[in-house]
Amino acid sequence: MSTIGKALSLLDVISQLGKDIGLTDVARLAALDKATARRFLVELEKHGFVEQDEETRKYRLGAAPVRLARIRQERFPFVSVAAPFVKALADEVGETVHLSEFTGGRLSTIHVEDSSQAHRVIVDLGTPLPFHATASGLAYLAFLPADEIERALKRPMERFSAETVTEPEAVRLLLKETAKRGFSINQQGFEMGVISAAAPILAPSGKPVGALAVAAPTARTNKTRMLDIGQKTMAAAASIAQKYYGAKA
Amino acid sequence: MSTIGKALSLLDVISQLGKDIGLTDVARLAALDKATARRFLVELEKHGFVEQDEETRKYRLGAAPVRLARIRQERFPFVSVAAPFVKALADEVGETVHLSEFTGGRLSTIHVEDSSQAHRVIVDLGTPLPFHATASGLAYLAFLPADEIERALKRPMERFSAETVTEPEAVRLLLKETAKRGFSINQQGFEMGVISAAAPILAPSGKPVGALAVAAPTARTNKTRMLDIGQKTMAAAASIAQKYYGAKA
DNA sequence: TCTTGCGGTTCATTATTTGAACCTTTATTT
DNA sequence: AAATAAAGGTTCAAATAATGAACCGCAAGA
Repeated sequence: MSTIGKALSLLDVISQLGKDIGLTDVARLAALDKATARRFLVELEKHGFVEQDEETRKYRLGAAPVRLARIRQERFPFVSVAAPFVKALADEVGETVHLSEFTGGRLSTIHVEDSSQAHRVIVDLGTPLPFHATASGLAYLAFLPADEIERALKRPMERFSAETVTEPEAVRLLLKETAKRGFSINQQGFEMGVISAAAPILAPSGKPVGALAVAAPTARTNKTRMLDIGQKTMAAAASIAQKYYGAKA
Repeated sequence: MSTIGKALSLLDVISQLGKDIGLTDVARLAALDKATARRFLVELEKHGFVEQDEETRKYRLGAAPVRLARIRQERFPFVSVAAPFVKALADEVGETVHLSEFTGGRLSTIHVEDSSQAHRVIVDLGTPLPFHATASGLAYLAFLPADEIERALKRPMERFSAETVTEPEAVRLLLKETAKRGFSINQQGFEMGVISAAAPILAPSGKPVGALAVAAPTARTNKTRMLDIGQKTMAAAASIAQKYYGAKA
């Protein structure tokens, strides 16, 4: 891998941590030599992507991405366009709703609207959503061209819970259902006790760019309710796409 | 410079452009060989920091920074804490207000609240604010330790307009005034026809982390009004710091 | 049809990255 | 308070990755 790739992966490691981390630990997590990790961190810090706590000497994500994100959202206001729909859906179904976007080969959560209920599903910002084990991932995959689906299915599938579907053939079946129905349902495949429904956000070309998902505690749902939630999610996803792409023409 | 530094500088070039750019052009702007630029772009794209338009083959800023920015702001909600104060100040003085943060060796605008008036100053997101030629820069510099001020004054000072102050001694004087008064005033030093007042956002340690600035057309202001605006800016900056740092203790 | 300019690629040369070992500082244990 | 451990940070010869002049193929324009 190129130096740049390694440095950006290091940045990913730091970003997915949620708290400050020391040099030795981050080097180990990113599978880099300590000296190498240090050099990378210094470079990243120079550009503001990482910052070091003056007191603890630990490293954390810097402020540079905030500036870049502002610029990006000025031209592609995906989150700000979607936010009201996410909120409306969360209010309507009373569960946690999250929006993800495909970037850098991964599907990542970029916005969350928490359920108002006390017992709710917590979704972390930043953690990548595995394609085979989340409703969002399935919704995204299902609307990809067949060859890209096959390529994705060839990659090893990690097990996240007792219920994770890791057989390519089984995933293929889920994808077929999803494509037919318009939204996906994932039952505790990522985390036990959580059931989700998700629909893709589709560009005018038909290519998926992200997914909208509702995550609910299993205790509060049954098949019928999930199908209803799925329908609503699908409608909201379509509205987001229409608003986002419609306004640009 | 390290490969990483060069790649991040390339990203900077792309971010400050505001529109898509071709390979040859971006290579020239970033002072890189075309082959090198391409390799960097491919790496950056793999991680989502850059994306290539499928149709035009041109490159633009990707969506990865949006994800990172969300994570950063979860822990350090600088913009969201400051936004209401920025808005309030903009409403109060009726001019464009912008908030900047020091990152990666530069002061960059991360939030803007436009004036409601038809004739208003336009502030671009992302363009770095030169320390010697903007009110924000002066406000930031003025509250730095003496040795850091001197280091900053040793760097060459670019001229941006006929009124830009480029003499170290003259800048030193402006900084003294700023430190004494608590806010800076910059008269057309960056752009003709624009006068600004800015106050630093100070961390509890007394170290500046950014600046809050009001930019107004010269046609609409006089010395008295700017002093009044400066006072209000200073008060708003102090409120932001208090809210931001106060809530974390 | 010919030319120009662009995106993209190649491969021998060159310069940078790498990491084991080392030093330094800080925190913990004895 | 001395000893120990553990972390941050640095060095320099060896290893590896980055570099760029020249190249290809394609599309737009003359």
